Amino acid sequence: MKDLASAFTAANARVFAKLGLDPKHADVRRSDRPDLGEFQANGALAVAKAAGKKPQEVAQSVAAEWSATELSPAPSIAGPGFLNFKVTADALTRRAQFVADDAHAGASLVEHKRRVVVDYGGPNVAKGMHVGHLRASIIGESVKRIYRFRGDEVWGDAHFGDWGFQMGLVITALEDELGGFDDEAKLDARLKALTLDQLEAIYPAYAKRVKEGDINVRDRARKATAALQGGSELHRTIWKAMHDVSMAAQKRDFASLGVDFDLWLGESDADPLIPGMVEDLGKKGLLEDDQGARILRVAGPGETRKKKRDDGTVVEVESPDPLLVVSSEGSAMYGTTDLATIVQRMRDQKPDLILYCVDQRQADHFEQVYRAAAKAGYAQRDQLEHIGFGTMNGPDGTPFKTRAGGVLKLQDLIGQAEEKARHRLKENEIGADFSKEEFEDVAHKVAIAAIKFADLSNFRGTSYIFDLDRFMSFEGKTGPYLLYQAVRIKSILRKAEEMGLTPSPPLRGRGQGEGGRSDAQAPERLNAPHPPTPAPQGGGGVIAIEHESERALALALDAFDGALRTAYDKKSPHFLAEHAFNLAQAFSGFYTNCPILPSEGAVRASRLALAAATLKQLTLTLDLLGIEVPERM
RNA sequence: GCACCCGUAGCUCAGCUGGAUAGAGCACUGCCCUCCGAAGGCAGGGGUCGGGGGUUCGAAUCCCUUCGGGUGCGCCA
Repeated sequence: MKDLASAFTAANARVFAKLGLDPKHADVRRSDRPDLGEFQANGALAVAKAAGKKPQEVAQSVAAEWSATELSPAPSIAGPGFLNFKVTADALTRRAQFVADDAHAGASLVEHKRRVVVDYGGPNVAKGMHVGHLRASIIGESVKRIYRFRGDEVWGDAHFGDWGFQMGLVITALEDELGGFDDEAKLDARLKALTLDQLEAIYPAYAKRVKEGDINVRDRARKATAALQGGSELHRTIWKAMHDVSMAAQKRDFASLGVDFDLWLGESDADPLIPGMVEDLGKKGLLEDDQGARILRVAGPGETRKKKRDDGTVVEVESPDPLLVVSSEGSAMYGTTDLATIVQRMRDQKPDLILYCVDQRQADHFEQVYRAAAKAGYAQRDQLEHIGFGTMNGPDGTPFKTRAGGVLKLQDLIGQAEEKARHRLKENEIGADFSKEEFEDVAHKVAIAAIKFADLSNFRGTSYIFDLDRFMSFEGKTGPYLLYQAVRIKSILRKAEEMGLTPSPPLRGRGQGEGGRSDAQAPERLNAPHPPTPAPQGGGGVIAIEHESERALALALDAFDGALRTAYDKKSPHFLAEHAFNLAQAFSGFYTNCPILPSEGAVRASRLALAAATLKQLTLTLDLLGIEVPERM
C-alpha cells in the first residue's frame, strides 16, 4: 500500500492526464498550510503556462475532475491556483491500519534491487578511533541500514587504513627504537608486547618529524613502504603484528558504537591486485612518466585551473590533478590502492553501486579515482559516489579538539557521555531498582543515542558544533528524548498486558521485548525479508481515527515511507531523524489528548493499536539510525 | 591564486529539482499534573533568510557580483 502522498500524486496524475496536462506537475505533498489542507498540489501554476491557460481555470478543472475519489473530497482552491486536499477519515484509517499491521511499518521497497557496497568507518591501523571517525561510522552505518531495509543487497566494508606510507613510517620508528632489526629475538619480543596505545604515540610523533622537514626519516619511511609492498618478509611480519593488535582494538570500539561490518577488509587486501592493475593501465596507454613517478591523467580537454606555486608564480594546470599511481620510490599511493579496491569489489561483490562515506575534504581525491576507474573501464562513473560529510567542530567552530589540543579518543568521548547519562538518570530518579548491569546498559544506550542522534539530525554535508551537554539533554530534539518517548509507550503496553488487554498483532510481532539485544543483531533484523503483502489483520486493535490528535498521529505514521525514500535517495539519514522526532511529537500530542488505558472498549483497543504501531515504527526508525531503545529508563 | 562548501530567530540547526503567512529545538514569557511516565503538552514574543543586482506571475531556493567563515589543490591517508 502506498503512502498517502504517493496515492494522491498518482490520482492527481490521472486527473492531469485526463485533462491533457503534463502529469509530471501533478506532485502532491504534505501541506505547509495545515489551516488550508493536509496535502497540497501546486502544479496547476506551473502547468498553466505550458498549456496557455490561466492557473485558476486549470485548478478549477482539476478540482472538478477530482470530485469522485475516495481518497479525498474535491480539493479547495486557494490563491492563484493552489489545490488543497483533506484526507477522508476512511482513507486515513485504512492507511493507519496498514502501517499497524505491516511488519515494515508502511515502508516500501526499492523498485529495482541493487548490489551496493558501503565503504565507511575507515579506521587507521596506526591511529586509534577518535572523534574524527565518529561521523564516518555513524552516517555510514545508517546509510547501510537504510539501503538494506529498502531491499538492496548491501555490504558494509570498514576499509581499514592499513597500507601505504603510514605503515612505512611506523616501521621506521620501530627500527629507531630497537636500533635496527638485526636482533630477531628482540624484535619478536617487542612485537608481542605491542599495543595500540604505543602505535598511537609513535605515529603522530614521526608524522610530525616528516612534516617538519626531516628528509632522512621521510626517505627511510618511503623505502620501508616500498619494501613492505615489495613483499619483504621482515616488513610483512612487523606489519602483521601492528595490523592485528590494531584490528582487535578497533573491533571493540566499533562494537561499543553499535557499528558492524560485513567485510572487515583493508587497503592491504587490495595490494595483491596492484601489480596486475598497473600493468593493465600501462597496456591501455593510460600511464605517463612524470618526474620519476607514473601518473594517470583524468582531466578532460579544456579542464584547467590556475595554480599558485611555492615561489609565488601562477601557472595553468589541468584539473582535476592527475592520479599518482606509482611514486618515484616505486610504491603504491592512496589513490592506487583505492583504484585497486574498485577492481577487487567489482570482482568479488559485483556491485551496481559503491558508496564512499568519507570526509568531504577528500572530494577531489575521489573525483580523481572515479575518473581513473572510468577511464580504465573498471567501473562506470555513476557507479561510484562519494557521500561526503562535514567535520565535527568544537565550540570555536574549528574541528573538535580536546582542551589540551589533542584529538579526543572515541572511548573517552563515549565515557564522558555515559557519565552524563548516569547523572541524568539519577537526577530523575530512574533506575534505582535496576540491577547494576541494566543501569549501565541503559546509560550506554542513552549515551550512544545522544551522540548518534545529534550527528544524524544535521544534514551530513555541513559541519556541526559538538556540545555534549546539549546532546545529552532529555528535553527537546535529542536522542534521549526519543528514547523516553519509546520507553513511555513500552510502559503503557506493559500495563495493558497486565490488565489483560489483548495485544494487537504488531505488538506481538515487534514492539514488545525487542530491546536490550546486542548490536550484532540489528543488521540481521534488517535483513529480514520484506513481505510483499501486509500481514493479515488480527482480531484485536482495529483502528478508528476520530480525534484530531489521532489524525495527526496517523498522518505522522503515514509519512515514514516518504522520509525513508528521501533519506535513501539523498543518502542523508537526517530525513529519518526528522521523522522520528515528528512521530514522537505527534504521539505526545495524542498521549496528552487521547487517554489510552483510561478509555474503554473499541476506543481503547484502537488507541492501543495506534500506540503499538507508533512504537514499532519509532523503534524501526531509530534502528535505521543505529540507535537502540532500552526496555525502560 | 584557483576550486568547492557554508552564511536563515539570542544560540544550535532544518528547509534550497522556485510556490501560499520561512520552520524546529534550546533559551525567554504565560498556562496545564486528584488522570496511562510533566524527560510531557498548549499558547506567546523573537527573522531586511550576510549585502547588492538580475531572471520570474512568484526567489531563502536559480544566475551574476560583493563581504565574511571553512576546506581542498601530485609523491600523507
